[in-house]
Amino acid sequence: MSTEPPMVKAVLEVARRQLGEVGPAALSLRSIAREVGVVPSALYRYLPGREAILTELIRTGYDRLGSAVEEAEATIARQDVRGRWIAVWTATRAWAVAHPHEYALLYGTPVAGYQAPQQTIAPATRVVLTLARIAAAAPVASLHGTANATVLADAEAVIAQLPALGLDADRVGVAEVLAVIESWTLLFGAISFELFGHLRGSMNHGEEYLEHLAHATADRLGL
Amino acid sequence: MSTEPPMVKAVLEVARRQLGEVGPAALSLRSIAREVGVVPSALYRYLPGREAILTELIRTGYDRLGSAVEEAEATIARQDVRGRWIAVWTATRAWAVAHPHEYALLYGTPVAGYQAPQQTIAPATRVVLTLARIAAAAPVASLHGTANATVLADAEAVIAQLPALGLDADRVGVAEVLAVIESWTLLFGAISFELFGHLRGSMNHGEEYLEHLAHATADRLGL
DNA sequence: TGTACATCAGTGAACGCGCGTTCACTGATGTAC
DNA sequence: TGTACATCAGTGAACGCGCGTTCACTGATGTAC
Repeated sequence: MSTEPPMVKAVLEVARRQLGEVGPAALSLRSIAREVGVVPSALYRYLPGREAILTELIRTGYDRLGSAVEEAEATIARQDVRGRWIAVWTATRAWAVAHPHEYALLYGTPVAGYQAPQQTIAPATRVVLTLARIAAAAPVASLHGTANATVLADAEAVIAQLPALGLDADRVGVAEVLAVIESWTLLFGAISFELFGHLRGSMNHGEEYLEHLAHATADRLGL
Repeated sequence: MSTEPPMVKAVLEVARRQLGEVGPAALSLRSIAREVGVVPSALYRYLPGREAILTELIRTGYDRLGSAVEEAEATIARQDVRGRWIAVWTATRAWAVAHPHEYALLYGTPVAGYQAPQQTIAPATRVVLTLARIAAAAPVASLHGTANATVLADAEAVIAQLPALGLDADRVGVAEVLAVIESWTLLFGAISFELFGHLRGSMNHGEEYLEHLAHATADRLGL
């Protein structure tokens, strides 16, 4: 990413543009080459094949979403914890609505036969980590959890990972972790439901509905 | 569905089987014909084309999921409202895990250029209606909602539709509707997150995590 | 300042593939008289 | 019981298409002496 040759940059830009028109499955190396103005085989000088293009689109996609969300969150006054929480929800949906195919690439059906490589994992956690950071900054609410042992163990394991991710875990308990992950799941569940058409006929106003959910979860977390 | 010619049934069976192997985008009419043991053009006697096969798979998919969930829910004693709620959650996930590609066809990225036809709408509501029926059967909990006006209006519109769907709406208020739709969104959000790999590294035990969410939402609804 | 050579970006043709859909047809099965 | 005809399921060839990837190549640019 840092020092990509201009040709690679151009290819990825065009690929992302075309992704916005046709969806991941139909994204074709030949069509990208055509728009870049080059013969298909020329791309092999810069990328090992079609799959590498998808990998790069996924990685940079998570990063673009993560940046958009972090930037939106950063504009809210630090002490306005609830406002920051709402901002993450709103910004995530706004990015998804603005880039529906890119969103689908990240959070829709995985591309067939495609296994997410290691390098895409870290960028993929940026949104949930932002949520976690906000929850951790809030005055401790007395969350009552009734999780089963397996879930508790998973939550404990998550807490153990937090310091390595740059998050102070002192004030974080399993109840907080579970609440944040549940909120995160609901956030992307609601966006996917809206974008994929499942709320048509019930919650027809996606933006307002997502705001409602943001407030409802903030209430529950005591933000 | 009721009186389909055997050839159509065979085609759909094979199509569903192949869907389980390759995913919706790669599902091919030629390959279906091959397995059915017939030349590709023969299928045109029974179906107008590839798109019609997808439509049928979607419609019957919603029905298969709906039936599985309703059957599981029906085995629980009527007065065990919480048990029925949990059963819906568990059965939905079980079906999704058992038929991941079919699930992805219904709840993953919509097939490119494919518009869900009218006939798929009713079957698609079976799971959420089951949830709604359970919530409506429960003793009224005092849910406190703080939704904005637009969301309230959408919720009211949903309530107005309920009688036509065979659901007694007398005891149902906006707070209940919003709670059910939120639960429904969370249910499918969690399943999609699990199946599409987003919970890897945090909630590694999908079954237990989903049970936890089922209980958490049941708590919130006062079931 | 000029020549010989190496590097390297991009070309062009070809590979083998599978796809959805069309169309005129064959040949078996069923019906009418 | 036998013949003439209609129905209909499925065939086979062809259409035009775009795909990912390979490979030997050209021709411009840069480097060394």
